[in-house]
Amino acid sequence: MTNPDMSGMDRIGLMQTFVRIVEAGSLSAAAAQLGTSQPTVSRRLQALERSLGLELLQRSTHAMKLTDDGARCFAHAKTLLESWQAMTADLRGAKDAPEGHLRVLVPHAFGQDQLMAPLMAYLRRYPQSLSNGCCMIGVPISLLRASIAPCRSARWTIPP
Amino acid sequence: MTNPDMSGMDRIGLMQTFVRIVEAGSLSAAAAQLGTSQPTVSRRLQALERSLGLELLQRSTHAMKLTDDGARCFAHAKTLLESWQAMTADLRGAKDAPEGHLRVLVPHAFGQDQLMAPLMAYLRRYPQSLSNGCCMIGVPISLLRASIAPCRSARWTIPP
DNA sequence: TGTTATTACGGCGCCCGTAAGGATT
DNA sequence: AATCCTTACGGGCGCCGTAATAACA
Repeated sequence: MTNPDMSGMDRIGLMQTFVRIVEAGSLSAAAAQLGTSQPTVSRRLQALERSLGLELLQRSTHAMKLTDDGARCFAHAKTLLESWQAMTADLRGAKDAPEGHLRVLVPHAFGQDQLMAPLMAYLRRYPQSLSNGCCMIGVPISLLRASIAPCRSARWTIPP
Repeated sequence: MTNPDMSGMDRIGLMQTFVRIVEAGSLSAAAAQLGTSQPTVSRRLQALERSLGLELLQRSTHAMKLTDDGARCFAHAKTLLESWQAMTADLRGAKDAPEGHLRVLVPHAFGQDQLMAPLMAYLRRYPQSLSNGCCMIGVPISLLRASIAPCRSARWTIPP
């Protein structure tokens, strides 16, 4: 009952958490997406702010706004995490986990029953898919298309 | 009696250690430069290898050679640490710690008394100067020059 | 024999999850 | 009332330094 492989919390994990917070829009949403608790996310954010010596985002009880420093930090964090993922991707080769976009073409009602289960299984199998950001785009049924591709501001959780 | 600001060992610290090992040429040299013990460096390297799932460098008792994977990892690590330092440099601004080379021109005997104390104070104040590598170059007294600039394979410690 | 890397061991500290508290809508 | 963030509190896991072991020059 610990960490779904962030493999020991650290500065990289802290920034991963920070990015998730910003993209999720709230600490609790980030906690849900990360499969951890709200206090943990709060503490990680505090730790990052403390280690950098500046305030990243001003948070009142029902709002959240990126500081100027926070915005710069976010940009840096994105590039740095990108470097990290490039590194692991190169070192582990493609032998480990699939990579790139996953596009699915399926009727709407079919998707409800037949798509969601394998999709959830897939995301449970490769949770890092979510760290790139993951969303589902609904398209008019005439096109019969559901698309899964990287984007921002998505809120996904993987039910147990 | 713990960590001269690597601020909680983590994946970034692991890679810093790895880079230092490669550049220093041996685990014990890296340990000396990092101001830590040989077992610590050994364990960190093992941890990094374990976390990546591959062997980074083959080490027998009196030799050391980068694996093919290790070479790729080293390159990636350099760029990633560069990104990290760019980030902290940008976020902390120039308000916090000075940056760049520090060159000092003093008579030799003068340096013994008047230079070392402020230098030690300086390094104690900004320990991260050491993480870029730090060495002192002795120059013939006719030139009356002592130089402090980044270089490799230096062994510095900051006495308490 | 001196230098190198690794394992053994006790201890301190960090991080986590649950639970309780405060604030705002 | 409901939701969100923070602090308090034990507990476990990880990392560290010292010391001991093993291999090579």
